[in-house]
Amino acid sequence: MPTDTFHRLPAEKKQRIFQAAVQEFARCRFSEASINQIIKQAAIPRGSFYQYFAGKEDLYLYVLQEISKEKLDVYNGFTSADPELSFLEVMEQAIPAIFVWADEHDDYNKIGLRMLQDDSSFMRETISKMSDSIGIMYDVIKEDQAKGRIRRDIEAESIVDLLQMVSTALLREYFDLKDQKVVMDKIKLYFDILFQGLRAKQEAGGH
Amino acid sequence: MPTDTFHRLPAEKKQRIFQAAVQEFARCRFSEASINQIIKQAAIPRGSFYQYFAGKEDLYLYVLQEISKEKLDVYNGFTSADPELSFLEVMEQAIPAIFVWADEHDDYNKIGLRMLQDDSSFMRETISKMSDSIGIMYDVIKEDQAKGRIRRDIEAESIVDLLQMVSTALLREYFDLKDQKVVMDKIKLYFDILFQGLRAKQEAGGH
DNA sequence: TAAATAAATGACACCCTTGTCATATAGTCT
DNA sequence: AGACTATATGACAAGGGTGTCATTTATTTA
Repeated sequence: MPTDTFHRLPAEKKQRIFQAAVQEFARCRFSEASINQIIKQAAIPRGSFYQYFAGKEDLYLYVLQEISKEKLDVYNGFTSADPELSFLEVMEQAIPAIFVWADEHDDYNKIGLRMLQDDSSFMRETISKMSDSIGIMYDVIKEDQAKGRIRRDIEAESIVDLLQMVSTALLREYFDLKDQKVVMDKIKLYFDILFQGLRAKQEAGGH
Repeated sequence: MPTDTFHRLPAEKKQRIFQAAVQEFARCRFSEASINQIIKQAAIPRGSFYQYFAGKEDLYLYVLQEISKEKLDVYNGFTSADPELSFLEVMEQAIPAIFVWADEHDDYNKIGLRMLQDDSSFMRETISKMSDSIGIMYDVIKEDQAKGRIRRDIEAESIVDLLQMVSTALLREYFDLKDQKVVMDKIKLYFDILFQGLRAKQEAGGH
C-alpha cells in the first residue's frame, strides 16, 4: 500500500519507479535488493522514496500486485480453452505457450524465481498469499479422475504439487541455462514421464 | 586451500573454526554469510582469520571439502547393496534411509540447499565441480534398461536429472516444513508416480 | 496575495561488513 | 641472551545500506 502521495504522482514518474523496482527485484533476491539502486535508477531522491513507500516490503508488494494484474489475463487465456480436452492434453498444449510467454516477460519471471530463492519469513508469507491462481487446475484434474483418465488413487492436490515442483525446477533451468532449446526438450520428456505415471491404467495394454 | 599456519593449528581450534563456519553457512547463503559472525562464534580475532584463509571463498571450499570426506562413506554404503535389485527397488529402499541420514546432518544439508539458493558465479562453479557422486546411478539405470525393467526410450542421464529435480524439491520442503512426516508421505507418493512413468510397459496389463 | 497544506530533497546519524597493517607476543635456533 | 621467524591481535579506513528530518519549493485554498 503505497502512499496517497505516490498514487497522485504523474503516470510517467510512477512507471519509472515501477520499472526500476522490477529491474532491481529481477537482478537479485528481495533481501539483497537495494533501495539505493532503485532510487538511483528511477532518479528520485532518497527522501521521496520514503514519502511514497513505507519501505522495501511495501514497494515489493506493490510490484507483485501490478504484475499479478497483467498475469491474470494470461491465465484466463489458457483456462478458457476447449473444455472437451483432458487436463493432460491441455497441459501438453499449454506448456510451450507458457514458456513462450515467459520468454517475453523475462524480468517478471526472474522475480518469480527469486521469490523461491529467498526464505525470509516475509517471503514465505508473501508466497503463500500468492498461490491462488493454481486452484483452477484442481477441478480439471478431478474431472479427469472421475472420467477415469487419471489415476484415482492420488489426490488432485498432490498431482498439482508434483507438477509444480518439476515446472519450477525446469523454469529455473530455462532462465539459468544458455541453451533454452535443451530445456524445452527436457520439458516435453519429463512431462511425458509424469503423465505416463499419472495416467490411469488401461484394461488392455494399448501400445 | 587454507594457509599452512591454519594447518599447524591445534586440532581443537581448527575444529572450533570449522564448526562456526558450518553453522554460519547453514544459517544463510554464502553471499550473505558473514565473516564477522564466524569469527565471533569461533572466538578468534579478525586478523587471525585472514592469517588462516584468503577470504570467505577459501573457507567455504575448505568446509565443503571436509564435508565431502564424510559424505563419501555414506554414498558408498548405499551403492554396495544387493546387486540383484533393480534401480527402482534400490531407490525405494534407499530413500527413507537417505532422509534419515539427512536428519542427522541437518547443518550439512542446509548448506547443500543454500548452495542451490545462491546463483553467484562462484557458487555455479563450485556446484558444477561437486556433482560427481551421482555418476554411480547411471550404470544401474542402464543395466535396468538393458533388462527391460525401465523404458528404453529415455536416456539414463535424463532419468537421473528428473529424479534429482524432484529429490531436491522434496529435500527443500523437508527442511523448510515443520511437519516432516507429511513430506515423507509425499516422497513415497511422488516417486511412485515417477517410477510408474519410468517402468517399461508390460505386454499384458497386470492386476 | 497571504496563509496553509502538500511534496521534494539531500545531509546526517547509525549499522554492518570487509581487508589491511603496525604492533605485540610467542617460539626457535645459535 | 640475542636475533630472527611465526603468530596473534584489534584499531582503522573504506564502502554500502537504511531511515529520518529540518529545510526548501510547489500548490492550493481562503
